[in-house]
Amino acid sequence: MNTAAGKAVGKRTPTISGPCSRWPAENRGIIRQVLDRVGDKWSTLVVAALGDGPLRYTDLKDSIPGISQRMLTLTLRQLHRDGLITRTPYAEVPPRVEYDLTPLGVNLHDIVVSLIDWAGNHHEEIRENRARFDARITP
Amino acid sequence: MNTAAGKAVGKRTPTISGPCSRWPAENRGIIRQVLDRVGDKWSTLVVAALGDGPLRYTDLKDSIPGISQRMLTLTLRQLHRDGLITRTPYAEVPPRVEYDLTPLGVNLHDIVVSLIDWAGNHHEEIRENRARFDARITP
DNA sequence: CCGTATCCTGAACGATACTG
DNA sequence: CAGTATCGTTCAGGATACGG
Repeated sequence: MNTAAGKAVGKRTPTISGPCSRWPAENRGIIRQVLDRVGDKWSTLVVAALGDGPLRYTDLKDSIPGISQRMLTLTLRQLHRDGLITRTPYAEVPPRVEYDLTPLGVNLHDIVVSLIDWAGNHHEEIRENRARFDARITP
Repeated sequence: MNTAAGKAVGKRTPTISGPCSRWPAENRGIIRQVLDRVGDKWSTLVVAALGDGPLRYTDLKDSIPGISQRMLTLTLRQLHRDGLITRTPYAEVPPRVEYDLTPLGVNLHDIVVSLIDWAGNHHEEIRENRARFDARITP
């Protein structure tokens, strides 16, 4: 793409929104913080896992292979703090705590899903690209 | 963790498996890798910055406040490797190198934009949630 | 102008052990 | 079951200096 003088560039979101320039400078700090949280690996996976409905701690842990107790707890607390998930403990024995997406969290979930779908749809292509790139670098 | 397999160019592979149930287990590993790249803070910002058209190294650096030369270079190489951006050097003096989104990158850009818009639209709400949460914890 | 090559630090993360 | 507390390690990433 981008032949010669950069004239024939493909269509580029003629839609409403440009990138960063769309938000005033004073907001960029917090927007970055939000992006950091959102872009966080475990947060993404937790939000994705909660897409099908509420889950309790252990189920969450099981449905996200590789996550440590520590990181799950931490991630859940952050998401809770940001108001993206709810945490409802039941006074039973044995204890039960359920986590669920808030409306705000559902909002984010949609985007996360599109991200995951994108990754799923293109991982093969990306894998090939990487292989090709590495082949050129290390022949 | 010992270097079990592969030569890990970027982040190390967490453990096994991955996110949602909608993709077969064997793909989850690479999907996580893709998500890691995509969810990466700097990658996001670079992709966002390239939304308006091709940019050269320095312009890129200027339009992403806070990024170090090192991270910009690294991020650009990863994105290039994944086939999300092109890198075209011009044999001039002084040197000029332009980076641009590939069609695949444009694809991702749309999602990134929705993420940024989401962050922009909800950062105020999130800020309030955080304040409320912290107030309850530390009264 | 466009990077690469080193060095160094903090904090992110996993592992482990312990409670209500 | 659903966490908390602590410790040790790794490594992402900034700072700096140099090279084509």
